[in-house]
Amino acid sequence: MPKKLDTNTLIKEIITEIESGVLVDNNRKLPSEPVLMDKFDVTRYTLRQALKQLSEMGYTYQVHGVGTFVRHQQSSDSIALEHEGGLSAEMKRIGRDLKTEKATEKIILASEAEFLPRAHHFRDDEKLIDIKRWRSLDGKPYLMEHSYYLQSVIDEIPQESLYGSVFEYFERSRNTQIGFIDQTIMSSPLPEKAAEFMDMPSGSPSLLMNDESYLINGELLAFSRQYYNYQMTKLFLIKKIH
Amino acid sequence: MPKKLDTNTLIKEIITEIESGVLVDNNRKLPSEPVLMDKFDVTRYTLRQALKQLSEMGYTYQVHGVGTFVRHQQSSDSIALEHEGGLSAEMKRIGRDLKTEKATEKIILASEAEFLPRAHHFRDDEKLIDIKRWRSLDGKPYLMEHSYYLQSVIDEIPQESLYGSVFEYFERSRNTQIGFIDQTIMSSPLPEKAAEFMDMPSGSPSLLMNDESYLINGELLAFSRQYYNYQMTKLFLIKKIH
DNA sequence: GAGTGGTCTAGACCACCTT
DNA sequence: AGGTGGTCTAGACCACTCG
Repeated sequence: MPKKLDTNTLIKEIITEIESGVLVDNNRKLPSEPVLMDKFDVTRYTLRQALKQLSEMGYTYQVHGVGTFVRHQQSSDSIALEHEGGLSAEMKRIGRDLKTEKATEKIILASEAEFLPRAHHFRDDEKLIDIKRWRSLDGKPYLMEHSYYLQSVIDEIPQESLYGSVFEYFERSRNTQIGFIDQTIMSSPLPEKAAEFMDMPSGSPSLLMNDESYLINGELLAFSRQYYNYQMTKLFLIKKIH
Repeated sequence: MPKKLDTNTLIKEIITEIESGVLVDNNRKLPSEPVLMDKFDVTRYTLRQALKQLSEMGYTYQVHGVGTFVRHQQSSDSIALEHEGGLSAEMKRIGRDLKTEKATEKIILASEAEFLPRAHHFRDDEKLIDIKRWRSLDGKPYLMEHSYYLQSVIDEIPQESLYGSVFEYFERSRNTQIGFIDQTIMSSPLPEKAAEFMDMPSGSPSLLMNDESYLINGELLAFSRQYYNYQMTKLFLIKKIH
């Protein structure tokens, strides 16, 4: 007897069946919920959890009294703001190659940081791991990042992780996960050092993102500031109105 | 006998009680779910729907096996990307005054549009209402917007709505609502006309947002492009990792 | 009126954290 | 072991759309 599907498995199954074309009719309409419940042998709760997530991903939408429909596919030249995992993983998803060209690492006191998170009080002697990274996309200069990790939380960052994903290293080595990230998006003139790297005049536009990353237990892990090459960066978001 | 609370009412009640300080302890911890179920007389389903929405708003977070906690409040100088309603409403929420200084309206054919949505095929004779708006925030030049509304959907746009909210007019006059909006966020040099309005050198940075707005039945209503004054614009987003 | 999705109830079991 | 949140089942009633 096969095990019942959980929500995540169900989501994958639904996507697979949609993409193979067997689940949708000519109007991109999915079967009704009772039919899907029967087909996948799940209750309505599980089914609707899956459909809700699919619609938050922008993959489908539901119309009250009418049915569930598959949306036309979004272009793949933009980064989904709601993407799971790190930037590297998202870039891989849309078939692009993100590479760290150069990285520096040192330890400082919180009082010496160039910027701080919006709401967090550090002890006077709190130590931060100060990391700068210059990263390219498909060989072209893409972003300059300045981040601070709380040493009391992450302890240390191996050199090789600087050239891959620090979050991945952290989740693997400790037994925990990132829970949520506060992001602030702005535009700003490129500071000189970033302009040099991107081979643009200083003061050119850039997309500026500030991140504050928290663990699933609410603890602050890191905060950072990233300058993106404006010619190569599109962020994508689907806003659901409730 | 009072009626049972629905999810939206419950959310408001919880926020009210949190802000009056009676619901959280010194560690910003809420009572456990069974206690809350009892207190508000709802089932776990309704309670958890509310808590889920509160955590998506960045208001609380839940820790497995530990409890539910209230987050420190976000600064109010940024626009929440997930905000409900239009930009005017969001600006009002954070106590700022958005005003349309100038607006133009004309009707064109889809083939004459300066830009188009990513995935939509227009009939050759599809008519679009072409609207340009120059808007200020607290008296300072804030954004320049160029939008196209499908005439077959909205019919006409009264002059006074140009100086308020077109979406509000639409939802009020028809019996329907906006369902979701696809947004693409970029940075770009200011085009000359926008630079003039914002009193900046042409080529200055700007935050550029492209919107495609759909009704709850999936029908496209409008698409637009907005150049924001980069010195006055911060977009805020909470990314939940699942 | 029949069929669709939206919301809610009641109860069970599981996974995680703390002691 | 006991308490917390995470997931799932089963079933009911409501709101919306369309013929």
